[in-house]
Amino acid sequence: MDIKTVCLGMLTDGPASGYDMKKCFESSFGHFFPAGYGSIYPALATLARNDLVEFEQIHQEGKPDRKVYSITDKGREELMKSLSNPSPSHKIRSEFLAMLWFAHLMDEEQIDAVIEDRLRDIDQFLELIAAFPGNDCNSAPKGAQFVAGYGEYMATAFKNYIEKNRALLVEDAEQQQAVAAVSR
Amino acid sequence: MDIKTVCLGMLTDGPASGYDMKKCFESSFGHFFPAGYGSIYPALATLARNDLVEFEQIHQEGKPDRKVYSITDKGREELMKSLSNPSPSHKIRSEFLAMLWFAHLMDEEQIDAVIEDRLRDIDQFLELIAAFPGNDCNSAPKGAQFVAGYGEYMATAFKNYIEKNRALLVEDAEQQQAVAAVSR
DNA sequence: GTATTTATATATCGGATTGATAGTATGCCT
DNA sequence: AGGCATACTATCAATCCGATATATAAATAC
Repeated sequence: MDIKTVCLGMLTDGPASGYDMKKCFESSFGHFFPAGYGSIYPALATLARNDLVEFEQIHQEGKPDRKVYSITDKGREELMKSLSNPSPSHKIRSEFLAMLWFAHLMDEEQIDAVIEDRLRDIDQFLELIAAFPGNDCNSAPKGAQFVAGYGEYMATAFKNYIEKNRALLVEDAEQQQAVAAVSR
Repeated sequence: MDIKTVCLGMLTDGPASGYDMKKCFESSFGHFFPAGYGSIYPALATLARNDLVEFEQIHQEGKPDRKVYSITDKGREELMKSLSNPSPSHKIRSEFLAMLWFAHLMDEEQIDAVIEDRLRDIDQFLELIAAFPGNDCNSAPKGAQFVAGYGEYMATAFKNYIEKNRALLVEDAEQQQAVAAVSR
């Protein structure tokens, strides 16, 4: 289930260009599986080299040519093989959590700034998801609903956790500052 | 807040070798910020080249030499600069969610296998976290508590979400199979 | 009425990360 | 005796990410 596989999956919905696919990523599960041009174009090139997709070059006046990719039978086979992997990964890489691990080295303002920034980010994400159902590259709604539901549920949980436990970090900073003041 | 910074942060707890640090990653926030030898050793080499850490080579009989790294004053400065970044990232990369986005292309058994695998993974993670407080590289508990608490809270939420919503995916697969049977 | 941003579309490059592998030595289990 | 775990270092190929380059048209801002 790497980017190549996801591209194959997207193409089961119909032909698309690399540009289209980037947009599709952004409007669907891009938050859980990000992919930029630097990943998509090389992936499509490799897929084409292996005959898992084919493309048609369409000339447009005033705009660059489009390369519209379609999945081949060989590609469909490969996709099915990938979808039968029973242990897909689920990874988090959080500078946020790594940073707060060292909260004792930070002062209260820094901690607050980081927390507020994260809360803003979560709210923004929740807004995006709220606008979700009227989304296009979503002809197969059940899986998409499950994933979008996950996003909403987990983002809300994240928010709750932060709001309930942020005091823990800041009180600690206050205590440390108090201790520092006494020992001066 | 890249791996270099995290290494600097770990060294504020005292000198350590690359091997120690890998273990520390595993027993602390490695699940939220993974790092293998292929990241740690080059990071330490770069830090040493820039005088942010220094190391002492300790010969051991019967074992390979240890390189014990310590943070320098310049390194502490650099660390403080990094900790004042108010927008640390928080990213998810989930083959699991990407795969289930395409649940309509999978059959019931495949979906079940994937879900069961994830649930097992989450339980395993929860066990790890339960055994957490008696952990060593944790001299500054408040941030660590916050992060561990996050892990437990979010893993439990993830489990709840899956258990409440998995029916959505499988019912769909059953319906599709029923439809396919009728149209045959 | 010009300037900037946004949208359409391709593609590449340096740097970072991952996962696997290699090498070397002790000790423990069966 | 063979295999595996632990302790320690380190590197390599494959991949991935973010930024950037290039080019044009349309929309929006000032």
